[in-house]
Amino acid sequence: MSRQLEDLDRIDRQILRILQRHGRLPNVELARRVNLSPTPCLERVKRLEREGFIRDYVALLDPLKVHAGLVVYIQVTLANTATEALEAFNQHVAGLEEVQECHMVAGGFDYLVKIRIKDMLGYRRFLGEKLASVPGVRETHTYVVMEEVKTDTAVAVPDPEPKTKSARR
Amino acid sequence: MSRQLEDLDRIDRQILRILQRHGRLPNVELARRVNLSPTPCLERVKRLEREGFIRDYVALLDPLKVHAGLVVYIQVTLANTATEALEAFNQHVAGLEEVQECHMVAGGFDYLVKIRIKDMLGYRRFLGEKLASVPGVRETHTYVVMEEVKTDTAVAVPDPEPKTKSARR
DNA sequence: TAAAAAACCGGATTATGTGCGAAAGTGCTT
DNA sequence: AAGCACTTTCGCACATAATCCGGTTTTTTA
Repeated sequence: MSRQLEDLDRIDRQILRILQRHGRLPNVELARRVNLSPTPCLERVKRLEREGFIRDYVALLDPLKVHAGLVVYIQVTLANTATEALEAFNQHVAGLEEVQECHMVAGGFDYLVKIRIKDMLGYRRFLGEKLASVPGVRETHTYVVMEEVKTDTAVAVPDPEPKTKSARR
Repeated sequence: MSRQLEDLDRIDRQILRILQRHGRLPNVELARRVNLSPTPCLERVKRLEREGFIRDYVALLDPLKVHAGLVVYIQVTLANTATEALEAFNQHVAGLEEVQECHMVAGGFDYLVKIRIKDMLGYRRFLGEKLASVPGVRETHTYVVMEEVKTDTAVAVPDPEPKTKSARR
């Protein structure tokens, strides 16, 4: 029904790679870059969207210009790790607008939370007013980011298998 | 010359908030949502781009469908933290396609690196073939993500100050 | 309060997205 | 290797959206 990554040919993957970088590229220009006419190119894009390879399109803002230049990672350990406790934590954290990412991790602590705020004052406020009120938090460890070396929303799209003369199906 | 966040009125901020979620929303529709006609709305968008509030537009892919479903965080400690060593590390890491984020942090270690790969095998290969060859790495700590609770590219855009009758300039 | 500047709107023009039938290419069967 | 079915592509026609322009309204400033 829905294709796997293996089913995508070279052009489909090219399209994904390009749109990951230039989400608003006009279809005519995209078509030119992948050596297709606009019609089949658009058809491919629509299909990739329909099949879920492309989730959505977003504008990326400059964090500094919207007062979110400071990145802080917080390791969080919960008081108990029963399913309901985890679920409750998930719910709460997902609702905090400062939180950009939240992952449940295996290892020495339970969660790794990434937040963006304006400055240290903003962080203190977040920690005191928002995170403290989240139920079940036993311990937190703060890591302040001094420099963002790399930030990339794009993921690597591997090249198609050379030609196994196919076998799937 | 270029505006600050404080100079943006309610409509500009609305536009930013909307485009962060729907980067490909047609201008006519965007205009309708912010109660403007298409012309001034487009003018505002263009201006926000020109002034750098909007950095670019991208398509977000489904990591699972492109064989990048596994997220791993790696804490990295360097052998020495001289400026050139840091710079060398930055350069190398930025070139690795599996690396989605890399931050220099203050605290117990030096870097926090986020990577996306297909599975554990992919991670082992990355660690052995890619990261190992990066110069100056003394120690690494791996944290495997079991569940992505929240992932958000949007940042919070604060509401404008009620009305200080202005004073800037 | 008046002048100047900025923002807005409507309509015209241009460019882009989209639908359709025909043509070309591909792979499989016999 | 020829033929058939299927997929993909193309080019043209149409619909929709982006862009430009002139004039009007609103806001800012002196």
